[in-house]
Amino acid sequence: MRIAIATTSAGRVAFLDPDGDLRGECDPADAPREVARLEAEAAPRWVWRDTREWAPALLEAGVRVARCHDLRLCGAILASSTAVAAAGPVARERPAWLPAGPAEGGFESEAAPAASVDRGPVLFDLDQVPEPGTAGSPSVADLVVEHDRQVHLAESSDRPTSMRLLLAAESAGALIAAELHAAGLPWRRSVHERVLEEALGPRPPVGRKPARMDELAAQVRRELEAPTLRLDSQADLLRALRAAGIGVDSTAKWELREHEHPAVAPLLAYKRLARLLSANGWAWLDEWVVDERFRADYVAGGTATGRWATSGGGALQLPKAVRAAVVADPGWSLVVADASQLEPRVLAALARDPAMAAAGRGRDMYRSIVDAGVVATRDEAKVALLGAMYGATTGDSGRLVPQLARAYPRAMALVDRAARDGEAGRQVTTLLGRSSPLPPPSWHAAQAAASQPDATVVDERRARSSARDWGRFTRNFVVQGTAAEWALCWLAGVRTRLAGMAAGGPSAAASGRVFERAPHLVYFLHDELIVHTPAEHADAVADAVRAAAAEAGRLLFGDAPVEFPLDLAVTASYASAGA
DNA sequence: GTGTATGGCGCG
DNA sequence: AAAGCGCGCCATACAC
Repeated sequence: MRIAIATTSAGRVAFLDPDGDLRGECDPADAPREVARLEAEAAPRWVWRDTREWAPALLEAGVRVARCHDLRLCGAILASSTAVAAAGPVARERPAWLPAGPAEGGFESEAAPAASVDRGPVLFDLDQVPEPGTAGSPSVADLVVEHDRQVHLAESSDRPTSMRLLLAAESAGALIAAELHAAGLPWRRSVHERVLEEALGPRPPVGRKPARMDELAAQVRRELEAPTLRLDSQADLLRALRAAGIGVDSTAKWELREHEHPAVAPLLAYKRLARLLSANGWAWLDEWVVDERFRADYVAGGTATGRWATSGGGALQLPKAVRAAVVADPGWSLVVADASQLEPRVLAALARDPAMAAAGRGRDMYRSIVDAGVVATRDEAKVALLGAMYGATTGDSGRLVPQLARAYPRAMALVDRAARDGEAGRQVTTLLGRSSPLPPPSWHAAQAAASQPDATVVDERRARSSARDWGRFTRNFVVQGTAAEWALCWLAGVRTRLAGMAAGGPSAAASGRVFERAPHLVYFLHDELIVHTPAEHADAVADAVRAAAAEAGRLLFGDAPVEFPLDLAVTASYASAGA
């Protein structure tokens, strides 16, 4: 059962059920109440152009919906998926009113999907939420037609069950991204300020550097005998370092670390503090933390592989040092869980490599690889496995990969095949059916140039190098993308279980704060999530999180004998969540 | 002044 | 030790 929802040209909100009957029309201000009524009555899958058009207002009004189909995100997946290629280009053409997906490139586009030759006039900015009711907006009937088209594509694809799952998971992700923003990550301002003061000293007046940075800068200038040096200028700093006899080619910390000079330690300390100050200092706190909540702007489906991105606040790059500020409200707990060694386990399951799957059955896959006699140490196992997935050719990692290949030929064949496809300019596809973008026009131009009779050695080298680069991308794409699918299914499963759990009912909704009483998701980071819950429900939430992980494994891989164990902690603070 | 490229570094 | 994947953000440098 589906209900489509759109804004009419007259600025009203219209609802359409599957029989094509108008289920009603109302003022935008009444839409949340109407959605709540239909949700209770019919529990439909809501079909809308873009979750970002509807979810914020619904959540603001305390209304949550169980399911949706996001035409923008699903349309983007279907437009480029090789799994629906047989449907032909016409059926794959999206209507002009449907914005491109978040990871689809702009006009010059590395990501131009094969079938979308000309999408017509560009009505929407890529990052812009479409304005409801504007010229060119779809009618509610248009939405239904487009939904039928997308469903038809999914059903006629190579793997309808997988594609259905992917579209549902992607849409659930869009809802969850909106909910995470609405809920906010509990953030204790006082704790963050304490972290900053301990590291940097008291908050300086505007325009001044923190005391601790000034001290370190003075020390560096002394040691380098460069009394007027500005440490923030890479060029000046590099010159000063070289003048002092420190043979570095850049100011990067891994290069600096190799040198014994007395200026190095204070310089590295300075750089660490500078980073903390600029990325997560007082200014960040002022801008991003309001009422003890950090509200990030998540971008569901924001990367080519299907991982999320963020568009401000750096929610996916929170340094370990400031995570201490993520603290549950009084009487509440955080359930912090991450899927350990997710990508190697996904590779084992994806390749159906029996030997690697055996290693993936234990809690520590790297240890199992050592126990199987493939490499000598746990660290080698880790580096070798990452190297295989990333396409390492040199260094420790490149050296160890052949050993891994002998022990796990099927797994290695899978990623090698993906690399070869990419090098040849072909798309690769995840387990559920998300395909990699095609290489950009400049890439094809470089390949073409190298095959001309008058091609130079430089042409050939450049073509070869960009082919290899793209091959490493596609090699990793199948693993990272499938891992993202596992994580999305996990996340959606957690959400569904939480919705059915505790007292988030009418009283919370009526208060206008839908998350006031019930356990709810507050963070998601590729293979890790946090639920904020009344303490008395924490154990039940932990069970739900584990159950959802087991379910995600079954949904993707059926009975493939790989496990996806979680590191899980019930805690007051993110910082103390182990791992 | 505004816009873009790059180095550097945080996260997975 | 910093090779090999995916990101976002900041400061600096330089274009216009």
